[in-house]
Amino acid sequence: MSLSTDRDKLQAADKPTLYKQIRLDIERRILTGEWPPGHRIPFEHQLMARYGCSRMTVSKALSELAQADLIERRRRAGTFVRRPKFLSAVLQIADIRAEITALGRSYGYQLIQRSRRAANAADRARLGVRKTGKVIAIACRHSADDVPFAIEDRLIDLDAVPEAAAADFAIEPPGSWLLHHVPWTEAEHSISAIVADDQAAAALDIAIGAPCLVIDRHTWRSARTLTAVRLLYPGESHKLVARFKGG
Amino acid sequence: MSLSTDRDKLQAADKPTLYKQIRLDIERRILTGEWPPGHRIPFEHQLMARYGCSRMTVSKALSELAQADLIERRRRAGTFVRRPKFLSAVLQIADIRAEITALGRSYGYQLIQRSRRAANAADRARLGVRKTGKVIAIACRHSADDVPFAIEDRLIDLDAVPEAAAADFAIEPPGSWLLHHVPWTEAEHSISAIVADDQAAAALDIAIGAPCLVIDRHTWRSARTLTAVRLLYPGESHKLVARFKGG
DNA sequence: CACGATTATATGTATAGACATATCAATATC
DNA sequence: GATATTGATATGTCTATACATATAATCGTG
Repeated sequence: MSLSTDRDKLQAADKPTLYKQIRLDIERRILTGEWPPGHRIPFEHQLMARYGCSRMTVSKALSELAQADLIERRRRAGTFVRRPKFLSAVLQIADIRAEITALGRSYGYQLIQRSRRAANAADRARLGVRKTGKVIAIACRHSADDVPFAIEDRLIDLDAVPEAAAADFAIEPPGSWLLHHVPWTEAEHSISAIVADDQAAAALDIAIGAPCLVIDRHTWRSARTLTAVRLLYPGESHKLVARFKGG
Repeated sequence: MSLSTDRDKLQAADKPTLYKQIRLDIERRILTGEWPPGHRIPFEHQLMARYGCSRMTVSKALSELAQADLIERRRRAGTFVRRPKFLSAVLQIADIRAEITALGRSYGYQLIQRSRRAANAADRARLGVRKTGKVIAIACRHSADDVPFAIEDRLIDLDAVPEAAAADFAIEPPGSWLLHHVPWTEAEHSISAIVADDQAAAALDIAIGAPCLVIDRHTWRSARTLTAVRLLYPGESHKLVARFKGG
């Protein structure tokens, strides 16, 4: 007989490769706040036992997380969840609630507007689809420590994500809901700058004409658009920071 | 007797680990344009022979480059240098000339101002150094297809990079010169948004008060600051685009 | 107690070999 | 000629093992 490990569970679910499963498993724990910044991740030999694999395999998973700056590995001490620097050390984080939680700040959410409609021309252009279908349009606001952090303007393609029709976005932000309920295969971020119009200024509590950082994120599942979202951040108070190792 | 490989040369120079040497070697070839987008990188077994190491080692180097989106690996076909999408698929690219060239557009450069001076308080704060030393301050403009693309405001620490004193930045942009002449170990990018003042507006040919995307890049060689640069892009016409694979 | 030397330990790099998998290309079949 | 079938090949993952290296913790000594 063999000892039961988490490997069986993971393998059963789907079957990307094992090291990716391990990476995603740890990533999930970090992004949900289950393992907060500073938390020590189990030692490699413990992960070997847990997932029933060799040390090289867990090491590969940890190396990728370290390259993405989510964790920090220190010889003899162990591996720790890294405290993100400013807004986000990793652009990959698709969930603002996770970002703010990971920063150790209190998260606040307000749904501003939600509507369901047949896609108009603008919607279709934004989603990159041709035929008319149903969409959900959402406007909401995220705050950190009760200060406006970002406003979100999102479209969800209901034909691609029908289960979104039943979701209640009054309490759970759509980004978090999607991350937990809808698998995606590809995402694209486009970063630009605009100046705040009256609406954005009011929602973010900044002056009209003040600069804003914009992230447009488009998400697909195998060539099929799932959702398109525009995030507006006050441009001077928040920064996207990334650090690289070079030679 | 044993066959001579590049491994000897690499090991002799300095001694980071072998896989990092391989990664940097390939990275350098890509960033300098020696291996342009689309170029096929030698097969893993060829790299094994060239560097005199096992396949796992070259694979580790290639994996990191793939994670950084610099290359693309395709089964049976091989490994290829990736073509950056818009402005930059990889924030790591520290050379605007290479960016514009890779986009297939004609590159233009104008030196606006160059001065050499003892570092004042503002310079020291920007470079993060304490004692007063000599610096070079450069203002210049990059254009693509004869349209202003970005303006650059750079400080170089002459104590850390003495050879910059002799460099002529009238023709070659400082970013390219540094990339080819000065090795670095760490860099940090900070992305934010501001509105154009009169000077920036004039240089970029946009309206005063128009939004601009800002990249502040700080570069070190083993804890020693080399250069600090601020790049200003017209915020609405240009975008930073990054693409991710998910699960 | 202070401080330097020693040891244990967790990560870091590297190896050789094995099998899996995607896909390009040549071949056989309808 | 169009379409399956097959085979070759380069990458993708994983193993078991070995030794290197940084450093936290302990031990000894003055």
